[in-house]
Amino acid sequence: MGRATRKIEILHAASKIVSERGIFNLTLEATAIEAGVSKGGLLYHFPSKEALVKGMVDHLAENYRDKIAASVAESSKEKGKWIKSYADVTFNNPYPNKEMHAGLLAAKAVNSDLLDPIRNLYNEWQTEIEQDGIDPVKATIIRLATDGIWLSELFDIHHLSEERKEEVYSKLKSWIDE
Amino acid sequence: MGRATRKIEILHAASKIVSERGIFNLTLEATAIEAGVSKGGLLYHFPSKEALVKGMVDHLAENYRDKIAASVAESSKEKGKWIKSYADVTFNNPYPNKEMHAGLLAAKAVNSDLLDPIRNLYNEWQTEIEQDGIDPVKATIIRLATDGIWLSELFDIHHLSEERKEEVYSKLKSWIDE
DNA sequence: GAAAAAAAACCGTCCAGGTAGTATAGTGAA
DNA sequence: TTCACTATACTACCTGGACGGTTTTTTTTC
Repeated sequence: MGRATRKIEILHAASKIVSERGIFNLTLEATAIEAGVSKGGLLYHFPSKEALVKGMVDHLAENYRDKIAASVAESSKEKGKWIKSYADVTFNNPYPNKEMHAGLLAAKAVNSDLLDPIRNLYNEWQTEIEQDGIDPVKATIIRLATDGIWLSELFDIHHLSEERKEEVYSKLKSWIDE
Repeated sequence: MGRATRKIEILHAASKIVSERGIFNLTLEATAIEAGVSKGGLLYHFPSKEALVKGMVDHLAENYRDKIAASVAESSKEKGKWIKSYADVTFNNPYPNKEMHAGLLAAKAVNSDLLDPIRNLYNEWQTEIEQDGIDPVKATIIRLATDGIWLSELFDIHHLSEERKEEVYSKLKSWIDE
């Protein structure tokens, strides 16, 4: 195992526990076991539980930022690059979203301040989205609708049928180009 | 204090703790103190922590259902009653939303199955919204956008300016009537 | 390039503090 | 008499974090 890898394995283990067993089962020992590391080893990398959760959030914020940035860079659009990328990445990536959910829930439970990197992300994106060549109100609505899908996945509240989801996705995309 | 009142006071106290101090501080003792009840008294009404959280969710689901139903009943619209009511209630009621946030987070942390009443609510609403006389895809997008506002409030992720929020709200409403 | 030293990456146990839930004895009101 | 509590004590358990090692890797020295 490479150097940086171990820390990230631990973060994945922590996310997995939150996703599958809930926040109350995110204990240092459980995380250590899930990651195949001793408790002491875990505490070497993350000297406290808060540090562990901070690690989760920082890591996923970085990932998410990269993903969106890559999508923007790839885009050949003139208008609506950012909102298009935001919608694409969020609609079509169930897996990283799971880690996102785990990170958010953990941070909210442990210490809301840990969410700051996410807040920064959203502030950046909202700025870009509003200056992206399309009506900012419409762009904001597209973002909000995308976030709405997210909310229902986070709590497993209401799953739209794949078909309806696709229709929603298409309609939102059509608004970007009209 | 009347009979039913005490239970509800306890539920409010629990929500308050979750909102202000986070899930990890929702202990039986803290809830009892916040509600001005002894621990024994609390356990008389809710024999376990899970029962307490179940109480929170059930109570808020009932409340939310009533609120939406009342708004629908009041409405003189022919088309889009449900989506209009859903958007109105959710946009304009910061306070019950706080209880909703607390209940959802607590249930998600303690036992996801406790969210079932909320799932039922959303299933009902989605059915009504899709049969409410306006394009179901558009109606769904309005619901999702409303939920998006919700998500950002839940995590304090990104607060739209009041102005932009108002513009979004107006545009969503205009879509209902067009 | 081998040995020695130092730093990094761990291991595993212990403990103080906190928590859910039980138990129990009693109180006042309807 | 029952309901809706109060007040307190107690248990059994779990958890974060401290701590003192040990092993592995890297760097330095000869």
